[in-house]
Amino acid sequence: MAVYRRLHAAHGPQHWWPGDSTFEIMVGAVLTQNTAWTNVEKAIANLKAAKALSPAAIATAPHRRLAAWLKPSGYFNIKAQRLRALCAWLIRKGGAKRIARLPTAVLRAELLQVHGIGPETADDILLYAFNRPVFVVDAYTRRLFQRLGLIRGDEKYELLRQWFETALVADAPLFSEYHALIVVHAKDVCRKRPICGACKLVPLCPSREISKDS
DNA sequence: ACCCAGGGTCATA
DNA sequence: TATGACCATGGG
Repeated sequence: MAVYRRLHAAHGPQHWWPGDSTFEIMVGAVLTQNTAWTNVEKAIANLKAAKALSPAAIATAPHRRLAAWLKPSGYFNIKAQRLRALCAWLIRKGGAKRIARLPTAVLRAELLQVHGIGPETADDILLYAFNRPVFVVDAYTRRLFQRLGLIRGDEKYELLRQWFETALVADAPLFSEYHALIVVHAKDVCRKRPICGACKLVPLCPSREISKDS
């Protein structure tokens, strides 16, 4: 798609979501819900420092301690609960290695059953932890394509996801790159310039008038 | 002193 | 089905 080429040409390839493990990526996906990634990094660092970045450690840690580790990432009580649910599921299923053999549709359905994992978090995990060709639709994606006049913006998640997946070849590296580029574009351009000089795409600041550039 | 961040759940109508 | 409240820290 033309939008992808412009983003890629302007912002370059992204080595995104560099987790040391599949599990770390899954944890990051939950912790970053409505939260800046810099805060998530601090929480993950706390888990590592406590040697608690494992399903067993998180599943068995007292709530107070787990919440304390997660504190920098915000919503720490909620997220402690969500990580426990995620870990309980992982353990119940026999670990990430076994889960990785499931077909994408089955794995997605399973993830959505886990308390605290919604469509976007599930797709983050499918794409970045399990390398499945799933297109992640986040707030930035909606905003960008809405401002480009290509969608209304209030479509349901599943509709947009299939819209993107139909328009593109099912390729996990491509989807990883695309989603990363959209996020990088948002961070790069917002609050700096009224328009991205490199890719000529509209900025993604939450409250900015739609510029009629495209 | 605001506004915002790589959402999701739950209670209401 | 569709809104709204709520969760909570840290950076700009």
